[in-house]
Amino acid sequence: MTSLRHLAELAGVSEMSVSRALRDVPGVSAETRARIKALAEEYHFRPDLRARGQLSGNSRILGCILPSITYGFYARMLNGVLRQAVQDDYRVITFQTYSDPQETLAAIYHLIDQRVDALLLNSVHPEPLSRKVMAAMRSHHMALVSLDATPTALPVDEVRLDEEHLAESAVEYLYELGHRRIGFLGVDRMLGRKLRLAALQRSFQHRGLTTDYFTEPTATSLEAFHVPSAGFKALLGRCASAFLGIMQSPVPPTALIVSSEPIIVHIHQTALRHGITIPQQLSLLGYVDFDLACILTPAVTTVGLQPEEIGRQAVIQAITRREARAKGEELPPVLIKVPGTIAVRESCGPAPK
Amino acid sequence: MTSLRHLAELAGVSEMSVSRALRDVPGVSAETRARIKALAEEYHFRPDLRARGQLSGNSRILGCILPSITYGFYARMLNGVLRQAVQDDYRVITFQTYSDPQETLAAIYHLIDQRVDALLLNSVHPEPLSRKVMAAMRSHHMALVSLDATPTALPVDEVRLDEEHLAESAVEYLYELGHRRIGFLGVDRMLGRKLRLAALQRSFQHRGLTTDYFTEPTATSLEAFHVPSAGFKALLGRCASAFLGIMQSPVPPTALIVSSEPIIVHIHQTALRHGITIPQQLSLLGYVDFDLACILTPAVTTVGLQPEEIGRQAVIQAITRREARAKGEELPPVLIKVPGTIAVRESCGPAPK
DNA sequence: CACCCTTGTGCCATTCCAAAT
DNA sequence: TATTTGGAATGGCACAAGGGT
Repeated sequence: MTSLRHLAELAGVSEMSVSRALRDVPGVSAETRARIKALAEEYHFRPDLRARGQLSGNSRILGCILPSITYGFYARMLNGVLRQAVQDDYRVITFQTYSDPQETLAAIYHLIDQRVDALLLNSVHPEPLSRKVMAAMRSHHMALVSLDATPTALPVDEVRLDEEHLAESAVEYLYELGHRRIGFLGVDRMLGRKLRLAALQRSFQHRGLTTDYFTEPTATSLEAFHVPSAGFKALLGRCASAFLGIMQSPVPPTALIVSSEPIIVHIHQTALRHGITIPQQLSLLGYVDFDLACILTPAVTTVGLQPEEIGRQAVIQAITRREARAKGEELPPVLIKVPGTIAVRESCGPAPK
Repeated sequence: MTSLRHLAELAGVSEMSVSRALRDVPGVSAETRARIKALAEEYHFRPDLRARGQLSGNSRILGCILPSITYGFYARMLNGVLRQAVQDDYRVITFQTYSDPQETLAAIYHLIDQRVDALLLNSVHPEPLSRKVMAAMRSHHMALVSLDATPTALPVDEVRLDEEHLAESAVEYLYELGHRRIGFLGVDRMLGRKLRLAALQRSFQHRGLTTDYFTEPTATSLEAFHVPSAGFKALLGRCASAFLGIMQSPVPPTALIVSSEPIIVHIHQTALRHGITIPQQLSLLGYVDFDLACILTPAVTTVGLQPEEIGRQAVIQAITRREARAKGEELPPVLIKVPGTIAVRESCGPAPK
């Protein structure tokens, strides 16, 4: 209700004077300024960022589209986004898409309509972001950063894990512990799966390790990625079966790399239930870091990256890109690979003889 | 870049006609409309919601302030908020405060400056929201909903757990299973702790049960609520000690109610490590629902509410309040108690003889 | 010539009212 | 008279000029 105009009338000066007084820019006498400030305080005046944004051309809002914020990995990614955004004085509008391309599209248009300065996009579905939407975003000067290997029709700034480094760290760590039969348990529908698999295979092969213990249960539908769903439970069941299958083979692996939070937890618990001791009998290595890793007993060693870092870097890149464009500079798309670090806990040990 | 004005020039008509054509309101010839729509499509025109909002007085944005979005409970709450908001065509700006009153205040002013229609506030710190901020919000027609017992200087709409119902469900469930010595493990700094404790005590007392097995380890600082922090680990250690202390008493409880996600997981794992069998020797009842409850082995029975429901109800109430105010109606503050339901899994069984 | 302050203009879309066909 | 179309004012703010002392 209280606007510049209103305040100006109360103070008996023009809107401009009020504006200047409150922004602490010169051009108002100290006395007038004090009077205006007192009035602003009294009437709880706050400048309208929307109006300001219309003039400046920036809303100082970022859009962030994620598959699901209750999934630990994405929650932490969003955490990184939020922290960095606050630090740089940006607000964040978040959307969940549940991996639905329709939802993604709707969310993007909502964000365009709000004139957000940039969009951080993490969409799990394999359909790349269409040229048309990208053109729409571009024509509204919206920067786009692809998170975690989200496919796009045209090249854009991208922040993702350093899969090569991740694979090397993981395999090297287990190799040094003496492991020669190492398994990998992933999910076939995972985004960035090809990248990850290729990196792992390379790391295995140049050490002469077999990839026979790789297994990827099928996620029958995207529903399988909602943690409390029936499809998810079925997926877990399939993972447990695959796991037990490998462990009951004549020459079972001595170490296993597992790539997704809830699956790690489930395998961890399944192993314990079936009397497979960790790490004596089997070294379990989480291929992503997660909060509960240190709470489980034995605590799970991970080579995960901090997902926060992806979010943080993405915000920085988005802002950089946006500001460069405002100056008319157009640099080629950037690929930022976030390295992972090993968090040694209790679930990996030397290979049994 | 492409605005109504721009489009109007291109089409050789007035801004008005463009506005009407695109909103599908009558007053434009079919031919003109088609021409304008084609142009809008071609130039990726999208109306600016900020400008629209200035006129209508609503931004169709909600603010949501939470302690931490990586904490499962709040993540799920935000999930509920986001789902309901999307359904009602609202966007959500989220802030994390890490329970810091300063951050909360800053976030609120940011949200006022964005002219969000309503604020959903969940702040863990015990200092109530000051009258001054509340007045500022009010003077900007911003609705406020307090989530989960967040204290405020003046009464406002509030959505929180139905602690009385929750306590009754939990105690009744265990009582029916034959348990007479039931423990409770909480954290002393928790918000809404008084409410919860009182409700539990009442449920215990009218069944003649002792509350001797209640214990509340101290969270030395708010840092203890960040899951991966050192303070948090120390808190976990204190919980485990308290737990083992109770279990080693001459007459240990046969059932234990535990009230926070990571602590439940830790107690679950600690019990297993110390050879305390669940549910044979000890029935473990989670006092909050969480995603991993079904993944742990044995799976954890919970009486938790779905935190999503708090978020969902809060959005509905916020919008209701906002719309009522727009009509000049001012109803007294509402208290919505969200009931919890028992999710029976494997961690509770009949009391041992 | 400083300094204070006001006027006019623009951003983007909408509502209400007037004018053309 | 009905239908289409245009103008002016609105909302909230800020920037570029210009009028006063």
